Amino acid sequence: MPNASLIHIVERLSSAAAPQAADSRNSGTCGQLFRGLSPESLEFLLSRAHTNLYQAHEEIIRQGEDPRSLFLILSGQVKTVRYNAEGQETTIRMLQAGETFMDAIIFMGGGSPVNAVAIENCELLCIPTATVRAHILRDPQFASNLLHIVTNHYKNAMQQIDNISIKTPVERLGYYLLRQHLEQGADSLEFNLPFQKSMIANHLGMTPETFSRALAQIKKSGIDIEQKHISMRDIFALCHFCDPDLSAMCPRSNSSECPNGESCGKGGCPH
Amino acid sequence: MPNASLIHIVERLSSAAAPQAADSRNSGTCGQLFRGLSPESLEFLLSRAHTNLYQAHEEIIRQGEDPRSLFLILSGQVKTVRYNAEGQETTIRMLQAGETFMDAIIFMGGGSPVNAVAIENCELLCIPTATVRAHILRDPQFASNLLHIVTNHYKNAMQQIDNISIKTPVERLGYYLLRQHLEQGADSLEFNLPFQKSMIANHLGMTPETFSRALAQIKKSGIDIEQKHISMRDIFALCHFCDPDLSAMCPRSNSSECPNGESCGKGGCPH
DNA sequence: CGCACCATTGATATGGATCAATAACTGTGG
DNA sequence: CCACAGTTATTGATCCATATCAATGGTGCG
Repeated sequence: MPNASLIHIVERLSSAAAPQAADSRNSGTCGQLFRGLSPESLEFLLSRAHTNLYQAHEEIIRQGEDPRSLFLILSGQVKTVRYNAEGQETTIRMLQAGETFMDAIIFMGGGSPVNAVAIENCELLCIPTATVRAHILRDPQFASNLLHIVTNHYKNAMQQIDNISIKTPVERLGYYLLRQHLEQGADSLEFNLPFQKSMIANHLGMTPETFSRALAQIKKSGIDIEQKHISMRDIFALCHFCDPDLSAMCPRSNSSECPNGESCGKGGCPH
Repeated sequence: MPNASLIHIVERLSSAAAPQAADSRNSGTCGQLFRGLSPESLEFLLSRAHTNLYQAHEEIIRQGEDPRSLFLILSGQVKTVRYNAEGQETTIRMLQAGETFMDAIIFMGGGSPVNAVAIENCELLCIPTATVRAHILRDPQFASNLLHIVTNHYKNAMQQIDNISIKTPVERLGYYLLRQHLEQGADSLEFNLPFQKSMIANHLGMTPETFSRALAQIKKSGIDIEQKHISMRDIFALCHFCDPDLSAMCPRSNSSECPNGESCGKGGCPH
């Protein structure tokens, strides 16, 4: 009964995406995946999809395996990581309800370059690889949506690359915090770390110890950190970690309030 | 005269992609961009495209600018880099004839997150942004091609991330060399560094000094390096830098010759 | 209440950046 | 063809940042 499951799932999508953000939040990528699709197109996808439950720490897909599906997180958290020969891991992405993964990997050919692991118990919507691959040739809008999603992953990966290669740990952390601040509602002075600190540390290319020291460093400049709860003394406390990419997300970037002025948004020319 | 320019350009594409690789080389991405397109579709794209010359060191597009076109390199070399506030640069990609760039960035929305700079004098085919964006909605095959291209950029970016965050400089260099070896003809004992050493060093997230010392290190294990020319004493000299991603490119990875055996291709599970 | 697990803090060691000097190479003009 | 300047690569010496090792403290769960 495709129609029943369709309604069922779409309902859950909306409710999954909404709670985190009545404000200016990006509302995940689920909107992006289905945006502008005709009812028939959506029905085609959803009638071939199914949902699945995973336990905390369960491997959803392993490095090297062929990707079975494109996944959309209905509830819970997931991370994608890469392991090297010695078993050290690099966290590529950390995901929450409303976000998709394996969306890019489906088109890479060959086995998955990452492991996907459930951080906590979660429920996933699974759209089979073959369905997705076939559907982009039938519905250009769907192809366009995927292109935007993948393209944004790539952009984030580029940011991750230069964060790791030219920024100090404190700068990387500040950048991450600012980003969270902007994503979780740029008008509030408070926000939360959505993941475990050690996991964020790995994502930012540093050890938990270094992460902790970086936090201590940042506390000195008007930011209170208590467990996962962050509160800034003033709304500009994190502004000197801004860069052109983040300023595009900031409601104050073009106003005269912005302490970085032109230099923030337009930087990049070394001459 | 769209038809004349079409033939003209397609001819140059073939000749640009061919010389580097009579062998097993990937033949760039130009094949990917136009693969499987109908003559009408190709004509549509090319009739709206034009070519442009750039001088060495000229900035083709700046960080923050709106991307005007998708570019295909007809001749010469190009790099894409990001600058941080202090003017330090991170090299994201280094490109040769036959490869495309700004292909992903066109779909990101907002200004370009990278600078593109001509490494040497070069000639580029430019397909206007609007043309590309419109065309993916008209030709699903074109959209699919772009999806594959962007997706591969993303995969490379992920490799770059864990190279930088968990490998030593020697390992990063070894990995890069092995990749060049496989791309430039996996059966030859010789290959060349396609770019300046200092540029490769930056791409690999290290200083030129460290790069140089890493080269010296690698010389000790049966690899001769003279300027840009590399020759390996035996075909397996670089094998211990292999990983699942590279083994997929290696003609010997599944044979019993492979010194890494199963461990190379299947690695990744820490348990 | 006690056991894991995670975060923090301190002490130490080390790898790669930085600074500095030299050498090799590239191209240019006499 | 050689001399020169400018660039790129190599090699050496030093220093500092961050990983590592180690111990403690806090939190949540059974």
